[in-house]
Amino acid sequence: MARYGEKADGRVARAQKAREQRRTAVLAVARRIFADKGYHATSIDDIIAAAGIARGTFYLYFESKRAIFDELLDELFTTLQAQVRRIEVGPNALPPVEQMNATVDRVMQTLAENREVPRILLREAVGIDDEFDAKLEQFYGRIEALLTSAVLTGQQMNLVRPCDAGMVARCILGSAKELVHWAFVKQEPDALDLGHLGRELISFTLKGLFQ
Amino acid sequence: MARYGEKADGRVARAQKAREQRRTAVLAVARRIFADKGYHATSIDDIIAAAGIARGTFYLYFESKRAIFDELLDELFTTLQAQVRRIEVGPNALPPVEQMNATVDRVMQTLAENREVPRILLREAVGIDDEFDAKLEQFYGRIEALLTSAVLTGQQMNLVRPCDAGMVARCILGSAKELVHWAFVKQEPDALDLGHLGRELISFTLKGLFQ
Amino acid sequence: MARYGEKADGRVARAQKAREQRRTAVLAVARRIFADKGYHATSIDDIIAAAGIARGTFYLYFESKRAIFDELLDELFTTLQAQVRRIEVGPNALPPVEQMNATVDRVMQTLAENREVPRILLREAVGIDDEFDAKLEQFYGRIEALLTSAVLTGQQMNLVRPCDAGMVARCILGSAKELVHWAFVKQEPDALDLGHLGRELISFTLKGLFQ
Amino acid sequence: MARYGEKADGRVARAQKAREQRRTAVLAVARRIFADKGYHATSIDDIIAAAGIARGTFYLYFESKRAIFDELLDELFTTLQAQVRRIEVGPNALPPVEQMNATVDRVMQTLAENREVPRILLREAVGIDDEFDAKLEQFYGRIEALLTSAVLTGQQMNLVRPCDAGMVARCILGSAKELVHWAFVKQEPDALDLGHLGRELISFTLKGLFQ
DNA sequence: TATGAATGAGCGTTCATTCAT
DNA sequence: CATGAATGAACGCTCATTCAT
Repeated sequence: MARYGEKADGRVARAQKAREQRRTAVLAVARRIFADKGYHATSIDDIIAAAGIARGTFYLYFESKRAIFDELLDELFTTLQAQVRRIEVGPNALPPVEQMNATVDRVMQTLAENREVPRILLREAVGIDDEFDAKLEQFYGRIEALLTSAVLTGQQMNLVRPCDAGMVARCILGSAKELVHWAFVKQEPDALDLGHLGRELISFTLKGLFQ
Repeated sequence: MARYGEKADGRVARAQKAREQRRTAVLAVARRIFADKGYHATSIDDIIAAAGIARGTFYLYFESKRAIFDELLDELFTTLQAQVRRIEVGPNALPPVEQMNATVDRVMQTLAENREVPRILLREAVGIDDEFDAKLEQFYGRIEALLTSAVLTGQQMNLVRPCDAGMVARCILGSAKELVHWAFVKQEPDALDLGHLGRELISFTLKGLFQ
Repeated sequence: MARYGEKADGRVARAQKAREQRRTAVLAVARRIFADKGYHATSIDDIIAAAGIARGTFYLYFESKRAIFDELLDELFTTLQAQVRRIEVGPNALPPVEQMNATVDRVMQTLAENREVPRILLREAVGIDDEFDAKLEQFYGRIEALLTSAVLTGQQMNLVRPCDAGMVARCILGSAKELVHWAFVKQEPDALDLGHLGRELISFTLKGLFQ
Repeated sequence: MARYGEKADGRVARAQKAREQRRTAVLAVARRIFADKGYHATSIDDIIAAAGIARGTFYLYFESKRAIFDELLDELFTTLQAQVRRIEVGPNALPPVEQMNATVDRVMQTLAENREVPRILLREAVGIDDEFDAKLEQFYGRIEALLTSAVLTGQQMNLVRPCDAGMVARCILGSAKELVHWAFVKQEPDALDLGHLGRELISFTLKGLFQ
């Protein structure tokens, strides 16, 4: 009896796993196509053809075209945000600049490994509708808030000059977005010196243009 | 005969002018609606209803929905770019920083007077299709090039620290875009201190974070 | 100038009329098909193919499949109800039984000339959804109310025996519906003695079974 | 061998019984849902969810959605028809009117106990397709035939006035259907005086409107 | 026998574009 | 030149049925 139950559980678990795998596979296909063509130009047909599934099967895994894109966005947000760490201050903490360096490197690495991410976040997800735009702004808003608090901390430590922390946070975020856009959306993937890019971003952020 | 010809010419010219006026009126209406709802959510119906013209008339003036948006974009590019001046150097030129200040003020003023411009450029025109995206990037590319040459000039004058001029130009452009987005797309139009915003942008650009 | 205006008005009026004609034609086609196959089994494709119009043209005239059926129903209700007259009492009025006779004859005549009407009202419009059902019951409810008031009047005139007027009204309505269903839905159109049918309905209604 | 066979038979019989029980359970569930939402609005999903069985299991017991509804209809027909008795004439028989009374009471009682029956028969099963409609008409046709023969018998006994027996049978059937529809489909179940309703139906049927 | 993932035909609707008047 | 009725390709989505496990 116990065995039977175990067996049944095993079957259920295996089915669950297979389901999860298929979902993930469809998501991956959809991510690629959405990154390639954008939300509106991607049809359910495109996705199911590329995923090799039937029309109905798609709706077995996702509620709607909107829903799969939404899920995709959330996934990208999570992936990216996991690479960003709040800057620690304290006796045992690394120097702030090194922490910045590490975060920038991690983010760049992640983007380099998931080239669809910047394309979707900076291009294909923009301007779809008010709800998606709100979602994007929420995401960027979280990063902006992190940056703002870092700037404020820096001011308290007398490292950062007096300035409007929010404005400056937006400038940093904007600089990063523009560089990422240039590096991963405009540029071909080859011959990208991400280290150089990160260093330039940080120098500019810290020192600006002046000598 | 000559008289007749003159008369005809006059008639033609008058017709031409009327045609031009109508075109412009439709363009203005379309700009407002595209800014409001975005490219995909705007239908030809929306435009002709707001413009008070018939469906067929629209196609008399514009080849397609794409075409009118394209023309609109070009117009926005022209409007904006007219506010940006190459920084002059020379004995009679104003100090570079003052020139930057002036350009930033002019651009902000223009955007404030044409609130649809930033909304379209930063949101509604993004990710429509590859061709539009290329067009946008061309525009931003021109600004980037201006900035790059300004940075190089600054370096020659020993005002600007050694850095990758292109990267830094992208950072400046990104900072500006992000602030504009914050100020004109996210924010409500009231109570916007554009002077403060411009000064923060320039300080950050010149001095970065550090004391 | 006046002529020109007249001309333009004439054109508009002509267009309006053409539009009305086409609408009516599509409605007629739809009525036939709905009567034949019922609401659910009728597709927009069926209608546009039979009407010889394009898919989009259909939606130029009708908001949706539901809407055209709804309009059709209203039309049937109006047509039928126009044949039913409240029984008049007074010195100059015809005898009530003759008035009943006249109404029954008019209704039967109308149904005979519009064979789709009973089929739709008694079969194809039943059970589609709650909203349509409510509409149908409203229609029958109006007739029921008319009958109830006629029965009450008859009681006041001492022509009708004491009874629950509402219940009896329902019986009369049910009798009529069943005969109509038999005559126009089950039966082939030929060899239908509508006079006989009407007379039997009225005798039964007035006298019941007993000698 | 015989023993073994018996055992096997027992197992088979038990299985058969279990199968029968499950079928019946699913049918009961389906009856409820069909009565509630109608044929088209009821999905296989609704049924299996309510029955707690898997999708495939449903098709193990029933060939199709049509088939289960068909079976349901047959069941309702059988249930109802069992309550209707041919009116007996003879020295030992009860008076015809009492027999009518008894049948009417039995039918009303059955309907009151199975509220889905009238709802399905009068609403949800109407107009689905030609085959179902034919089936319904066959059922009503049998009742109509019974009534017709009762009327003819009444005429032979000189109880019933001369009339077209078939037409009058239809009137009686229609009256009954309309009252049942009013009582069990339109009305809320509470406060329904079925005795009154039956008496009014019979009085009307026998005496009509006149004093 | 029981399961439920997979299927795909079919549906109602939209909307940019055309063209006869 | 101006009109607006007509077009039809394309879309997202549903759901009864099948079949490998």
